[in-house]
Amino acid sequence: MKTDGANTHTRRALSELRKRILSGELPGGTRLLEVHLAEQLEVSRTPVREAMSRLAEEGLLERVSSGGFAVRSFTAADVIDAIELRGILEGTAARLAAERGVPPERMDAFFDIVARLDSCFPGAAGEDLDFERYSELNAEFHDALARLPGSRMICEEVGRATSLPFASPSAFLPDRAAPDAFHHSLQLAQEQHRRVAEAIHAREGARAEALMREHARLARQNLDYILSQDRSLRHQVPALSFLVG
Amino acid sequence: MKTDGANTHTRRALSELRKRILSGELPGGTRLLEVHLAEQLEVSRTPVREAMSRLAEEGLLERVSSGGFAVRSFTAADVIDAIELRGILEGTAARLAAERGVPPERMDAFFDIVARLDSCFPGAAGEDLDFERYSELNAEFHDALARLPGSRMICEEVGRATSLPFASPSAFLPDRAAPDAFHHSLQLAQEQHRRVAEAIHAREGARAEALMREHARLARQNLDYILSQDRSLRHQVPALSFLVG
DNA sequence: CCCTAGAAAAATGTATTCATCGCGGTGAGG
DNA sequence: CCTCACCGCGATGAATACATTTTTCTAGGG
Repeated sequence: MKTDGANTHTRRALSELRKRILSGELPGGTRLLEVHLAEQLEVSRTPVREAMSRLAEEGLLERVSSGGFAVRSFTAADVIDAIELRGILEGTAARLAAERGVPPERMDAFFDIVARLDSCFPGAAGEDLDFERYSELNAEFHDALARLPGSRMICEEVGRATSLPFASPSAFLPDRAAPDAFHHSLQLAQEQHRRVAEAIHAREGARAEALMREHARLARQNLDYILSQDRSLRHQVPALSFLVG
Repeated sequence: MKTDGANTHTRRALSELRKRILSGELPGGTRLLEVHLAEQLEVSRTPVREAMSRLAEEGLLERVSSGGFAVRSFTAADVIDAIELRGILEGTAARLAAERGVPPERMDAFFDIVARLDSCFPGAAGEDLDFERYSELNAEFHDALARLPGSRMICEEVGRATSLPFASPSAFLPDRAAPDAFHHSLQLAQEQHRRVAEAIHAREGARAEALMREHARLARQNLDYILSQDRSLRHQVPALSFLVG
């Protein structure tokens, strides 16, 4: 059978399954049956198996003891702990970068990301805030931070901690529907970005670590807000739509 | 074809491959060829694939971009960072347990492990130190600590950080060949065990965290000692025999 | 009425075969 | 002599048939 375009059957199955899990179409706890999925996706069991195996690596599926896979289910407490863990690990990345030192070029590149983030905010002219660009640069900032210590183990560990959708640094950017809190929250976040970069540059490890831990708390704050609202709201947030409860 | 005994072919392939990787028989960077391994293990490619997939989850293999797997290679710096990460995460487990509180029964059980560790040391009667038992209880202590906060995410993250052989809490227990340093090192470790339990009980989160971070440094100290010795020594240490360099 | 043992159904585990992709060697042309 | 295209080999990707295990349903006995 021909593999359509650049994508193998495994890749198609992978993204299709991921989509169904994240959308909540496959709720937590659902046992995934190879035959059934193979029929639905119109491929054989082999690529389905391969895709499920990779989703288990991602943390979206769990292996069932008797064989096969089930959709992992996450509670609100799991989301909170995942955010806490991200703060811990990004804090560690920041501290190690400070303690071990960062080559000037890489430090410059890091400051540059902060500067570009600054430029997303409205200036005296009163333009709009460029939310799309902020979001992208925010992801870039967190990615660059993980690489700053120049350690493969750190980078991978931070990567894993941020791989689940609700643990991603961009998961709970503040809600644009509430302009005031929204703007304030983003400015606070950016202030923390700047201070972390400064702290790393000044080799202030403990400060850099504490700042990144607190930075993650912003995500938790936004999460708490969303959870306190009507349940319908949390189904509009992609990272939460597949939560149990 | 019949599956021999209680083990499936996948399981056999899994442990056989793991053995070959850890023993250094398959050095880091080696590309694993399905056909070749299937012949050697006298099974078909299917269970070999499955086994490789699981070893990738364990972190012993990495997926090659063009498809297939290669043995992951670790440098001394990777080992150091892995130990550091274990300290960070176990420290977090200790801090969270302290901050969130631990039910009395579980706290009692935790103290009991510490007490049993105490009983491994020679008393006034001057018996021998029970190294085997200490080693087992040490593993039990670290496992129990990871569960203390009652958080699945924390427990799993600590589990991953300790899953690589050289990151395990039992990886670099001091060398029995050097009795003095050996005994001193173990007593210091046990003192830290005791203090961590106390700190958690007293809800002293920061202290508990700092103690566990320092506790992991004992492993690094023993690692440094081993690495400073003749190269032949590090091939006697199972957790290091498959390192590059 | 419940519990258990056994058989049937359905799921995963495994082998085999074919298809497709990537890479390296080789030869012709510039 | 260098470059590029093509071919062939060897690898993984995928499909399918078969084996084994797990689960479930049912019938029988306590």
